[in-house]
Amino acid sequence: MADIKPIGKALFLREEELRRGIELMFFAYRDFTGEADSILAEQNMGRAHHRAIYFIGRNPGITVSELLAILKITKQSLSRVLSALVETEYVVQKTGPDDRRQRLLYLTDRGIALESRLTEVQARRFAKAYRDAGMNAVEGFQRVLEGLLDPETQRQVSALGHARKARQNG
Amino acid sequence: MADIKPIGKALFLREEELRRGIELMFFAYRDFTGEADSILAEQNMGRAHHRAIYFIGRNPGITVSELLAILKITKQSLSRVLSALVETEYVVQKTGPDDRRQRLLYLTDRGIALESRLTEVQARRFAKAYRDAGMNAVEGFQRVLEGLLDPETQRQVSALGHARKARQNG
DNA sequence: GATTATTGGTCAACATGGCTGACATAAAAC
DNA sequence: GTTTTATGTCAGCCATGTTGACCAATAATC
Repeated sequence: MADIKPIGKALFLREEELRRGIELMFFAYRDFTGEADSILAEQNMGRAHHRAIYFIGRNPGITVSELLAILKITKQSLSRVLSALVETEYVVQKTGPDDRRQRLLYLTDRGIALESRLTEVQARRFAKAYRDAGMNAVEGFQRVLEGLLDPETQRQVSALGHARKARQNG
Repeated sequence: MADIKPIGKALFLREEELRRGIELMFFAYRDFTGEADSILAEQNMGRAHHRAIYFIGRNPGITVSELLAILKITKQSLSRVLSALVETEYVVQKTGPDDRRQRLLYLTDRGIALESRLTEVQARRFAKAYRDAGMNAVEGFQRVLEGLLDPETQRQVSALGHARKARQNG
């Protein structure tokens, strides 16, 4: 910031470019979530249910506290959503074998089906965007998004990736 | 979709990559909005106020219906936010000179100050992400985000850009 | 000039999904 | 045996989205 000389046009272009990023982020996120929201509304669910379903599907057997760490919401908020998902049989809870206080979370078949449906519409959108932009652009896209993350989130995200790789290989 | 043969690993990698996009989008948007949310909370405002302030600042003299078209929320929702912003003197409304039904929206000095502060924290985050990723990545980032937009939004976004360019030149 | 359409607002009611605070229980850890 | 941890639950609050009904001022049209 301090090292860029505000020589008229140069600074202007920079701010324009940054604002373009801010705006695209808003519009893209809204449209990106819109389709899934519609499907969820049919089942009387919202985005919060989606997030729980998504990350449980992605990390079968995840504990409540691990899920809380990913979502960064209060346990009361999560509990409300989780209770509903168990009630409607999208999710089951199993007592942890090592630590019996834990509730390990799994999707039911019903849950898996919904997760697939939701992920598919979002993946389709991404597939289209990736195809249009080209694989070169995709790498840039991911790099910028990673750069937008809080350092803590950045660590989490890469940790999640590693955990999954380990699960595949082990 | 149909033209890609699911030869084991290839399909797996593709789905992994798409899921990575989905997840990064969630985390990045959350962290991206987090800082501004904190500032807004100090002033007893929320994200909805921010969006109104942002787009009014970006398009001084915008009408209510134009703003509605950008935000895609109901006029009742916007009206609530707008009333609060006028009440707290972040925004002023002027009767349209051509069509007297219109209320043209402008930021007050107070509003401009808040907008700057909010945009600055977000711009700073983007500046860091852009710097880390490199200017090549930035172009890819923008291209992918554009590809994620609904076609209608895509038209809107480019129309907004054009309108601003015209305002500068004319 | 009368009718219709547009712009904007208002009131009421409701849902979702965040939040805080207080409290409870089971089990693990020390 | 005490303390800490993992989880859940109840109650209430707030922000922000939604519908639906209705109204006023003004512009546009027949």
